[in-house]
Amino acid sequence: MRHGGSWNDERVEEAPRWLTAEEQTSWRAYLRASRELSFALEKDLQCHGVSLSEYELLSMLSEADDGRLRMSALADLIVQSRSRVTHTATRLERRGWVERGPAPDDGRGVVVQLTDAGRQAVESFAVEHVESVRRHLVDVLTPAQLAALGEAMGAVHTAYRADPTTPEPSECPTMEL
Amino acid sequence: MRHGGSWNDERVEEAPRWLTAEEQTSWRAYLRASRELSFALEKDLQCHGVSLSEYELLSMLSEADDGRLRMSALADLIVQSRSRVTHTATRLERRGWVERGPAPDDGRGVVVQLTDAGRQAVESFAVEHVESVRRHLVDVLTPAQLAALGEAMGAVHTAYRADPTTPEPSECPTMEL
DNA sequence: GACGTCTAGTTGACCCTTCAACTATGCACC
DNA sequence: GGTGCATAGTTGAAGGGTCAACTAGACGTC
Repeated sequence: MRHGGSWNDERVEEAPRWLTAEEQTSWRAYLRASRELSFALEKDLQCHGVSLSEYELLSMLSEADDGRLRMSALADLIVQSRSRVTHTATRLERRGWVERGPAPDDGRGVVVQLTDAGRQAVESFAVEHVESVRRHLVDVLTPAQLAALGEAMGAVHTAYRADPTTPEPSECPTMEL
Repeated sequence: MRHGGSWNDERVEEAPRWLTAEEQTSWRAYLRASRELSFALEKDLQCHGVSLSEYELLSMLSEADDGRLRMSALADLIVQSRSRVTHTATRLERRGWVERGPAPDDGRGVVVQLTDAGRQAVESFAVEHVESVRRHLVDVLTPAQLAALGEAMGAVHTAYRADPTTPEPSECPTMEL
């Protein structure tokens, strides 16, 4: 592993493929701006006392049939761990914005239901949040740029779905001190 | 920009501008994939016992002259709050990967210095991390897509710099329980 | 040279996320 | 119909991030 000695290819161990200058530039630009973006959106939302992940949960519910969704469906939609959704839902439940009930078809399942107060809340956030998304993302790009961004991220998503995470179970090889 | 003022130049209360279907699609694609991406990168790094933000800090230091940077420069480079950088640096210092010292030119300042062990550590992470970035982002896009992504995010960054965060101090207007 | 203000960085408390158990139900298979 | 395993969701502790308060040095001004 330590490519000291004769770091020759006994078999595997290809030469590390660094990023080209262009790749590096794009990657860094992504890294920087994505941080800034989530920072900005979070901050704008904060006025209303909700985090982005709370907003997303409520938002998904508000778009769902009858304002209800299974926990796991919610987790998939907003790309968060089950556990995190549980905690978030608990917080929102305490505020009276959602309620939990058993899933009719599956004894293990839990359905989250948006309450009237919850719907009212999301709707009151939505306008300003969309404004925020426009200000920080949509309106600063040309339609073509935005479309290209969406397309690229779509490809990232597709790749991720195909292979969510690659380190083999027995992996995590070299680990010093 | 104010959209050419095509429809409504009234000073007050414009109609809420929702996202168009295309805008919505792109925005959602971004939101989803950016979560997945940071998730995947974080997970791959986790093998080595560092988080992405720790890695970035070390990485910036390793690229800097003499492996040293001011705290504030570091914070700007990796787009994190001062406080967060302090905490992260403290953690890395405990592991012996960085050291803190006073800034020569400014009595208030602190410079973070990458130690030998620290440099060795980053270098050992780097190969696999780049691999990870390739697998989840760079290699799943065409060069043109990656360039477009970088360009779009560059524009997001520029806009953010111009106006980091917009809620006026007296803002956060309507706030119901 | 003392005052007010601004910038750099740290600290600690609180909150959110993560992670590793854990419960409970569904499902296959013999 | 019991055994084994997979899935759904929860829990609590541990760790990282945020926020507001704080220390301390710089800088301008009178």
